[in-house]
Order: sequence, then structure tokens, then C-alpha cells
Amino acid sequence: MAGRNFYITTPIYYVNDLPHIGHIYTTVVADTIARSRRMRGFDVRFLTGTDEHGQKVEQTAKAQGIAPRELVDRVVGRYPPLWSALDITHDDFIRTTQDRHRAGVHELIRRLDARGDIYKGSYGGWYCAGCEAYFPETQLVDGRCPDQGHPVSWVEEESYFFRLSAYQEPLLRHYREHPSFVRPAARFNEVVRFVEGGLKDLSISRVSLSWGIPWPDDPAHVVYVWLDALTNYISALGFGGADHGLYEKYWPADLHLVGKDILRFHCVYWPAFLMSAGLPLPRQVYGHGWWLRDDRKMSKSVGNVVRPDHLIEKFGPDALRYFLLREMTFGQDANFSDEGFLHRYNADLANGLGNTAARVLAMARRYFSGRTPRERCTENVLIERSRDVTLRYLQALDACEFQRALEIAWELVSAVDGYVAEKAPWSIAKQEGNDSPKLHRVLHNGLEALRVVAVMVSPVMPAVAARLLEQLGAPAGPVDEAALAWGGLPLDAPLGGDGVLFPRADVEAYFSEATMNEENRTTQKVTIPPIEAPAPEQAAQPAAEEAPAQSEAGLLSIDEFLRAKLVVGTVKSAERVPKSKKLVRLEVDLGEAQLRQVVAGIGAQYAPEELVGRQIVVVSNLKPATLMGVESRGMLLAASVEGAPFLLNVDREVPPGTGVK
RNA sequence: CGCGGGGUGGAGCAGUCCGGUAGCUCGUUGGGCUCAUAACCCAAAGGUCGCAGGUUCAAAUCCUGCCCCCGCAACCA
Repeated sequence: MAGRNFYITTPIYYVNDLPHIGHIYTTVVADTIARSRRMRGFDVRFLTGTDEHGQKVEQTAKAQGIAPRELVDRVVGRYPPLWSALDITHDDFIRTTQDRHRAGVHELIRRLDARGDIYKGSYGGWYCAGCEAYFPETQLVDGRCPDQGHPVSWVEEESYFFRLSAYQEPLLRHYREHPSFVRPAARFNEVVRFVEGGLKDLSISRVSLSWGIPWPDDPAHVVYVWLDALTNYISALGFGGADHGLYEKYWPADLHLVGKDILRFHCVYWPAFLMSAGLPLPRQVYGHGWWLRDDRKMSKSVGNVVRPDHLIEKFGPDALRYFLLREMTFGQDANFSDEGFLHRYNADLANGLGNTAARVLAMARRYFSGRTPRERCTENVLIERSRDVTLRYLQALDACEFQRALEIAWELVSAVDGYVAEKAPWSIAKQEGNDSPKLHRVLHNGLEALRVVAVMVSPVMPAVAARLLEQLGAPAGPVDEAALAWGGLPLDAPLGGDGVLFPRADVEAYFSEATMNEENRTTQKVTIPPIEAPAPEQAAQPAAEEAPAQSEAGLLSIDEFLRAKLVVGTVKSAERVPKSKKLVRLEVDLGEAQLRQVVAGIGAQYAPEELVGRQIVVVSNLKPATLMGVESRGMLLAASVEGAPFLLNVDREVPPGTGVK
């Protein structure tokens, strides 16, 4: 039954970070799509998992004195409870450390090799012996390793390469022939442009680390993390294993859902690998946007990563799921804030759906002794409205326009409110009594419309939808598309339990509480113990780059401290470094024969003019560094509030060169 | 010429691909209801859709140029 299967994937998440809003978002979106496809009769396969190999994991494990395997097991353990709390309905959870995955990777490599697309060459990089790590040229700081400032040397190591360059034209042709291969459209153009810019062959093995999948028949090499990671989409289906029934059934994937930061890997490397291996390409890759915090990208170093555990606790998983899908225009970036969440929660869920359900249900309970109405009518505004809404709702949903889909669904909620206000069932009851056929019909329409809303909302808020259906006295069990049609509510049947769907949130109380208890804020500034240590962004993020910061065991001696020569200097001149965003070049009088040139990243907060004449504190014996081509021979001291500097100065003027201790 | 995103009533955002009365939530003002979670309903005020050109019968939407903001990269020594 071709076309009725639907295979959807999230990226596999890198395990050196706790799951945060980015992981949660991608997974919730995938789950919503999976649920809506199931509702529409598709045979859905939904895959998620974790990416567990690579340098960062190896280093972190080493630093903690445990085996990598132990480290990844501990971090991966965080996922199942979270996905379960959020009602995620994935069919499989793949880990790249599993045997089945290794088999898939080996099989893929065999195929690339058979095609003649793999050759042995050498891969060059800057190696820091102190950190035992390679750094890309761009990460070097003043020609030294970015972590500890150790010297680095250019080292070439043997590596297997993939002939990516041979796939430039085939990829471009594929893009041309499949304009919906990458969504949204803006991202599609980005990818095409990147490939048009030329492709270099890709190094796909490393000899410098051991925590990875060994290269087939050459165990000195380990498979490059991206080749390793991307293969999960087929290895999870049994590709390369004895039983590839799932592979036959579900591949190619209908949708790879990814964050925009890893689009290139999914739209360039992955399809090239597949072409080489003679395998079909996924039908679509969707690059969604990021959740920002105060318009800035979330990062651990800034301390603004959102971990909404307490929101789940306080408001339930469905409220969070709703917020994520309703607040973000799918594909674009959006801001995350507690204020925004509470606002949506109260406006849409408490005052909207929750209150509307409560008012209609309360009347049915009162007037009909807890049973559904005995009469229905075939012609009224709500029926028409419902038809129109469900039609547009399905269109929006199929187009992955979740925001619009929910907005449309809420039109029906609001229509019920308007309808109830207009028909004023309470007056009918007063005038004609509880047996009034009109009263029955009016409330039936209200309840039935709410039932339709519950069905529409079910892919997004499964638990709430089930609860509402139960309260309405509607048939339980899995909902399908047919349930969207008007008329599913049985007559004269018992209503389910009562209870408020979404208790209104007291915003003031929330914030005073949150202030009392920092742990509860979505933005966690607490440092998480090394095991769950930093990762820059969401989604599968193979190692390679920065190593985690090591905590030095604490206290330094007075001697060590005195090695830093701190002196007071008077700023003689200041100017912006051309083309830089915030660098200022200062000439400072340190009481030496010559003025000292110091470059400082304070241009965003201080205008050069206001600096001249000021006395500042400078570390005078710091190794020189070159920033934007300008040499800096010292560092000025400033307090730093979320990255914004506040200069230190002396209480009263002192001679330039005065020591500080 | 580094790559990309954005500039729409007081706030936050849709709409821009596929031109045709500028929409939503919140806020404000006035009225209504009393079934409901201090909720809900109706009405009103409020926008030169960053700026300037162009295409068109018609431009928030297409084309050209410019300005500002924000990510990434780079530069917090």
C-alpha cells in the first residue's frame, strides 16, 4: 500500500547535554505530525534516538574518570522519562552505540566503497598535545589552542575520504527535480547556494580518537561522527542487519525533521551518501527555527538555556506542547519566555478552550442531570462553522502550519462562546424548563462543536483531548479523521467526570514564586555537573569542536595570584577597530616608556570618546594576542553582566603604572 | 561586497512563495450577559505594512537601491 506509510524522524540528540527546549520542540513537533498522520490513516513509523560517539564524549568521560559507555548510559537515561512525560509516541529509540547501528554503518560504508567513492588520504589539523585534540584553524586563538592556550602543531593524519565533490551536480539536479526536498523555501535556496559554491571531499574517518564505530577492516580508524550519526535513519530500520523488513517497508523517510543548524548535513552529505550507496533519498527535510531567549540564541555559556521541566509540572505536558506549536511560526525563530507561556496559557487554554468547555458542560450537567442532550438539529451555524473549520484545519496541518491549524481550531471554540451567548440557554431553561427541546438542541450543538475541537486538538494535546472527550460523553478510544465529522456525540448518554481542564494561572503568584525559587525558572543559570555538561545548541551535534571546560580544583596561592601583574593605566586614546563590532583599540599609559596598545571588546557599551582620560585596571603581563589583525598587549578589567562589561576604575587618580593587588 | 533572519496599530505576532477590502492575541474605551475558570459576547478607537524609486488597473506581497535590528562566522586577552 504505497503512500500510506509514513516514516518520520527527529535528529538523534548528542548526549553531552541534558534535554532542553530545543530537543523537546523538535520531538513534540515530530510527535504531533506522527499523531496527525495516524489519525488520517497512515501507517506511521516515528524514530528518535541519541548520538553517542565522538571526541567530546570521550573527553568528558575521561575527565570524569569513567568509561564513555558509562557516561552515555547515564545521560541517555534522561530521555525516556521525559519523552514519556510528554506523551511522545515514537516507535523506536536508536542509540548509535547499538550493534544494529554499527551493522548499518558498516554496510553503508561497504556500499560507498564498492561504488569507488572512498579513498585513503590525509587529513590535516592543528593538534594540541596538551589537550590531545584537534582544532579547526578557525578556532585557534592567537595560534594556540582555545582551551588552555597550549601550543599547537600542524599534524596530518591518515583518513578515509568520501568523494563528495562528485555529487555536486547530482545533488543540484535532485534539488531542481524535487523543489520540496528542503523546507521551508528559504532554507531550500540556502542549501542550493551552498552546493553551487562547490563541494570538497569529506574526511570520514579519524585515527585520533577511539570512541566511535571502528572502520571496517581497519580498526585504527573510527568512523567520522556525521557519517555515523546520519546512518541512524536506516540502521534503525534494520539496514545492514539480518531482518530488513522495516527498511523495505518504510524507507525512504517521508520527513526528516531537523533544526536549521544541521540542515546542511541532512540536505547535502546525507543524500550524497545515499546516492553513492544506491539507496533512495528521503522525501523531505524540514529545517525548523530556534527558540530564542530575549532575541538571543540560547547557549549554556550565556546561561539562558530553557529547561521547562517546571512548566510541565505546573501546567501539564499538553500545555507546553500547545505553546510550542502555537507560538512558533513553523520554520521561523521565536522567543521563549515565561511571560509568553503564561499569556498563551491563560488566553487560549484557560479562558478559551477550558472555560468554554466548563460553561457548556456545567449547563448540561445541571439541566440534564449529567447526561448529554436528547435532541439534535441538522441545521445551524455551528454545523456550518465546524465544516469550514475542520476543512481548513486539515489543510493547515498537512502543510505543517501548526500555528495556523490551531488558530483555525480556536475559531470554533470562539464560535461556541458566541453561539452560547446568543442563544442564552440559561434563559431558555428558565422560561421553558429543562425538558425544552430547544434547550437540548442548543446545548447539543455546543457540546458537539467541543467534541470536534477535541478531535482537532488531539495530535497536539492528546491527554487533554481524551479528557475532554470523556467529559463530553463522547466515545473514547483512538480518534480518526471520521471523528471530525459533525454528529459523533451520542444522545442521552452519561457525561464523564467533571474537573477543570486548565486552571487559570495566577501570573503574579507565579513570578513571585519563581523569584523565590531560582531552580524553578525556565532559564537555569545553575551549572549542571560535568556529566551533563555544556553543549551549544539543540539537535544532533557531533563532537569535533570545543572540549568541555574542565574545573580546576579551586584555590590559587598568593604567589600564583601575584604572577598576574595588575596595574592602573590612563587611557590616552581610543578608537574602534575598523569593521569590528565591539572591539576598541586603546593606547594606555602604564607609566612605561611607551604607551601600551590594548584591544578590548567593550565597544558595544562604551564610546571611544568617553574612555579617553579614564583610569583603568590592566593585566600588563598577559601574552599578546591579535584580534582582528590588531595586536593587544594586555587586558583591561571589567565586571561582566551577561557579557556586558562594566569597567573597573580607581577611587581617586593615581600615577599611571601603579600596581594593583 | 562573508552567510542568513527580521523591520506590519501601544505590546507580541500572522499574512509576503501564488499581488486584489491589512488579520490575530493582549492592552485601551463604551455597552451587554450572569451559564462559565475575575470568564464570555457585541461595538469602537488605533496602522503612510522601515525608506525611496519601479512594474501593474491594483503592491505589505513582485523588481531595484538604501537605512536600521538580530543570529552565525569573526573580535569579549
